[in-house]
Amino acid sequence: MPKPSLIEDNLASQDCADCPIRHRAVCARCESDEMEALEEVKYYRTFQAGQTVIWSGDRMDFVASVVTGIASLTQTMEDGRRQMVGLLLPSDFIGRPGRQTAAYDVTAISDVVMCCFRRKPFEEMMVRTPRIAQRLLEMTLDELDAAREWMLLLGRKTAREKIASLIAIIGRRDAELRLRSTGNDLTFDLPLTREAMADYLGLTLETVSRQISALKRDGVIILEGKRHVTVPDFDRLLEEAGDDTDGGLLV
Amino acid sequence: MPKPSLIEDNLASQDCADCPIRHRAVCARCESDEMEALEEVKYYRTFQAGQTVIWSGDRMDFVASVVTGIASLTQTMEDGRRQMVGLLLPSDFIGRPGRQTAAYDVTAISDVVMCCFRRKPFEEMMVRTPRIAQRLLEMTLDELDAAREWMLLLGRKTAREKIASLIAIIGRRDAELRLRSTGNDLTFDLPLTREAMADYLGLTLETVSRQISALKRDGVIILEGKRHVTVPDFDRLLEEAGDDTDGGLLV
DNA sequence: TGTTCGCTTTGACGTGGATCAACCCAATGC
DNA sequence: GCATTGGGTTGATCCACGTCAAAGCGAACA
Repeated sequence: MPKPSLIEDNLASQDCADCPIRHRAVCARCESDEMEALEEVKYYRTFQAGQTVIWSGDRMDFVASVVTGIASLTQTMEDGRRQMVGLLLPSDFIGRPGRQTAAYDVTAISDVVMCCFRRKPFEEMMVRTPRIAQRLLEMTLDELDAAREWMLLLGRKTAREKIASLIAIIGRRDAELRLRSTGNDLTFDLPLTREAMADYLGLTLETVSRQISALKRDGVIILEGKRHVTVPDFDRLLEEAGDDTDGGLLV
Repeated sequence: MPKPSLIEDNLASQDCADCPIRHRAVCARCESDEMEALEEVKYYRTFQAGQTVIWSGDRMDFVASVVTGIASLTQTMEDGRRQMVGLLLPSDFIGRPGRQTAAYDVTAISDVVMCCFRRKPFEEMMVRTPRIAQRLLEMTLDELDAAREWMLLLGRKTAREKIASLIAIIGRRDAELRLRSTGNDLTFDLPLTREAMADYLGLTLETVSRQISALKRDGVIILEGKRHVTVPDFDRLLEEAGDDTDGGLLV
């Protein structure tokens, strides 16, 4: 291969300096205009808020990553109890090389743009280009860490701590994406409905609502409308979240 | 490299037919006797039940996999609340290439033998030998799936369902390891104390004890002593666990 | 201006699991 | 034999969160 193909280039490279999304792998703005030629292998799909991307058990012959918007992975029990098991933010990967059916329901929470690769060529490419497997391994390990943090939250935290944790997580991700300096005064939108938060946290939506009201009443957060949050003191929020804050660094 | 080194051979190969542990990567019985020469890179360590393998935050300059025994990954909050976030059974991997401090406490639950590789040479090898990254990716994705199943358990299942799920998981793993046919009558030992089960399930040990008693009273399991379990009807157990059992296959 | 529709909030009440405390039991040591 | 120790069980009580029900509120639309 004299010149790496566009896909390889997109997925193998680490960072993209001139756009707010960290990995070129998933950065739409880094595209050249050779795109159309690759329509067969790489393509974009958009989903509206609330739309289901794929159902658990469905055949899935692509892998993808989120370009913009937010999507969720959820598991559902027969009687309807639901638990979110993954929150897909821009740059997150979805689909598993080597598996052809989806293991979870994937739902667009906001409007979502996804960058998809057909699975077969993607897998072939993985064999040819070792950096991709390594990059994917890195991303998967990050996800595993996040899942384990999440398990602590689900298993041991109180409702109040869960809410505080979620707000902290979203605030942090938001700050990262915007490359804002992590000052002590954050302001951002909650991209989730109360119900989605409940699914995330293993609570009911009523409890979510009550605890948000409580945090507001206690001055931990300031709410404008139902979605817009200002955090006057991030350390205070982390304290409420029960997080280990050895100088702000999570070990 | 004319001949692959022993490490590569051990880690790159897929299955080992003639031993009960699935991956040669971690199978002590597959060793040749060239072992000593590699003492610097690959070595074995044993831990007694209850012994701490490594503390969260400690420097960790090896990666390892479990050969025999059971260990746990746990996270602890400042006030002492504890949540198990990983259960390491034979063939499971521990440590993260590219990270030099442990993110979780690792504790031996039973006596454990680990097969360790010094991190630096291991990482170099990963670059040289693409199959290893691919193999590791596969294993990490499996772990991620397990973590997500676990999240459903922590977030949405009742105490009784949690216990039933745990017994099912252990029973299944046990059956796999022994290559027994998965008949409908399993018998095995619970390798965990009530406290460790509580840490796994996000419960207190009292609740664990009560629910085990309840399952016993209701004939879902039969207990001999405190540890030895017989499951007269595995499907019944799965039902109690709230698991989706479309013909026994988990999607 | 009113009407409907989603989402959210708030209240009243019940309950599953935590907490606190006692006790059991088998293994170990003297 | 007796004491000790560590895991396990069981009971009584409490409270955080789920459940059920009603009402609030902004957006879209007529």
